[in-house]
Amino acid sequence: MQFSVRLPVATHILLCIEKFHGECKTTSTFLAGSVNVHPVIIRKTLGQLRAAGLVEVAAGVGGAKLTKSPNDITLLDVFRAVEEDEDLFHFQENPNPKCPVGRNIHQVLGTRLEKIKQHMEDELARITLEELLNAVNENEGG
Amino acid sequence: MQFSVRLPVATHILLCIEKFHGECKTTSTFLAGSVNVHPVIIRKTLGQLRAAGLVEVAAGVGGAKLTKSPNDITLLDVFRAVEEDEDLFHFQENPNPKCPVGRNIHQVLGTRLEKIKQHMEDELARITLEELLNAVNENEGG
DNA sequence: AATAGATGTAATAACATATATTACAATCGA
DNA sequence: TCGATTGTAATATATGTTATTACATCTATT
Repeated sequence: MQFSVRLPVATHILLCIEKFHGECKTTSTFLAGSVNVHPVIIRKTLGQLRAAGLVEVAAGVGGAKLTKSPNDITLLDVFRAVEEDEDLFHFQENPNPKCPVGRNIHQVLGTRLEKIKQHMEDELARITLEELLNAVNENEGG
Repeated sequence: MQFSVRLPVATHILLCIEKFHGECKTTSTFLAGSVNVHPVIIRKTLGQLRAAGLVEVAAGVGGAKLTKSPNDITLLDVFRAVEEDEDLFHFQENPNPKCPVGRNIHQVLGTRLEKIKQHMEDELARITLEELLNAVNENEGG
């Protein structure tokens, strides 16, 4: 089990939008060429990022740009833009209420797993787009 | 996206095995009645827990028991028993190597996400079966 | 040794989710 | 108006999860 490709793809998109800002128009086809997915996937993802207030997309003429500084966009913003807000683990729906374990498992295990998800989100919140962009630029010898 | 029901189900199974130890034989049918899944799911999960060295299952006569103290079994043990060891997030296979973002995204984002998974596992490792069993017993007024 | 109750495992079905792709109406600058 | 683009629906394909049936195998007990 692993999370879908959506967070990495959305992050890739945002990094490209910023990296190529001013240089070329970041259309869905252009972005699809870098990420290597179908342009429609890019457009859907851009739609989610737009709904989350992270980007503006120019209808008709095309191209996208960030609505905030890369320093103000975190991986948690991206995560929430493209993933449902749900428990980290799926729980069995109807454990037996006549069993002492069955009637307590969800509360006992669930609260602990919720904390772990919370911590995961805290860590995502500490990684900014700017940090990632700097890391890319450093790898490029910049 | 969320992890499958397997960790919660496997944990439920282990808790029942320990809770009912000495009281009754914890067969796949008995456990299925508490968890509320098909007995074959229980047998498959017990097979994974057995392969991980966490339980012994009596062939023929039936019933399962823990091979270690509940204090020595952590949620990380259970997690590893029932989930593949893979990245937390799925990465797009072939980003464009001609793009500065495409040729660096996996390394830059991947290393950071790996750390997050590592921390998640560290937290799972801190939760023991004993802690969960105590919490269940406390909820029962015990 | 025969039996009854269990396990281990394969095969299949039903369902959900993810990704790719086609199609096309709507949008907007030139 | 034209051409490039977006937004979105519809569909297809693949994969993963859970439920279920079936059955060979195992073992304590009679």
